[in-house]
Amino acid sequence: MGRVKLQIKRIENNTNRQVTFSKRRNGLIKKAYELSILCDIDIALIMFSPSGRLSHFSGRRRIEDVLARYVNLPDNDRGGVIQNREFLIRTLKKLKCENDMAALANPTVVNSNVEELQQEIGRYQQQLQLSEQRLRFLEPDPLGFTSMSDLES
Amino acid sequence: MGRVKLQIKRIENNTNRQVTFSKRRNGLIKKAYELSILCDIDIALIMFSPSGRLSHFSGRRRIEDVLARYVNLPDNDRGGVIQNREFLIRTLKKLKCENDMAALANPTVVNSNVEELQQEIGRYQQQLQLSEQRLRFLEPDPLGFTSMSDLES
DNA sequence: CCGCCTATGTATAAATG
DNA sequence: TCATTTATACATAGGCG
Repeated sequence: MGRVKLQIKRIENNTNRQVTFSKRRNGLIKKAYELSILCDIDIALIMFSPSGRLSHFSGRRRIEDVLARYVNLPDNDRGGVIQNREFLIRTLKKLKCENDMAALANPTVVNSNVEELQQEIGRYQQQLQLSEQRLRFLEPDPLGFTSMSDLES
Repeated sequence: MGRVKLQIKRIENNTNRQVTFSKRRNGLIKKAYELSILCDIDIALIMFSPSGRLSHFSGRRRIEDVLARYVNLPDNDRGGVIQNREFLIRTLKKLKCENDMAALANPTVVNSNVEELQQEIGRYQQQLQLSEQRLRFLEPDPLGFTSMSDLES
């Protein structure tokens, strides 16, 4: 969102990183609040700012109660990395159509841990979105009905 | 967002509430992921669906580690006393230990996750190559306009 | 349940004050 | 710095299969 499309990678400029954190943290907390009300659920959100300060949110229950509910789950329900993996796979499957050449210039696919793969997938996602736009420009539908709304994700 | 402006109050229809949860949960996790990368921070997000099932996300660090960082804060930094703090700390230590031992004793679990992700990315790269051919055909590139950086600015 | 579509509302990157 | 504005990207409600 915003004037330009932002690549999902670390913002190197310290000021910009802090500014972006403040804005997005508020957005994230608002979303978490809305979800907790709309769907009437327990939620806990913990963040440490770039400077190390804590931000957190929880809905109807105290955050420590939600954490306790989490740690009290049977191990197989909690599932460790499994759920993150499923989210990543879901995201990957959604990105099924088009691509961009620049990704080919970056053949680093031998990452050996999930976190690096996660970042890798994030970059692929950005590249795919750009590529989808390009291909839609280059391959307009036969009836010329391509509009701005078609270009949005 | 969407066709109609939604009041922030509990969705009474069970089906709609579950559908909205699924959609917004994915959006929230995506935002949390982006924030963790862009701002290079620790983040932990725990949700229980309307039916009581767990969803969670954490960025570069395991969720247990982020929770441990949280419960280890001095009380005044956290903004209140956690009543069952000792219990949480004990349980988190147990969790961490179990996870570490499980990873050591059974690396196949993690490795299979990584391999599945790498397979996804491999298929994805094949699509990239096909896409590259399409783009070369459609876009003769007389001005060297094929790099990602050209499109991002 | 799951994914897709599209109109519409929302979040936010940069610019500006 | 920090609030406000603006243009743009993104998320999602409702509908369909």
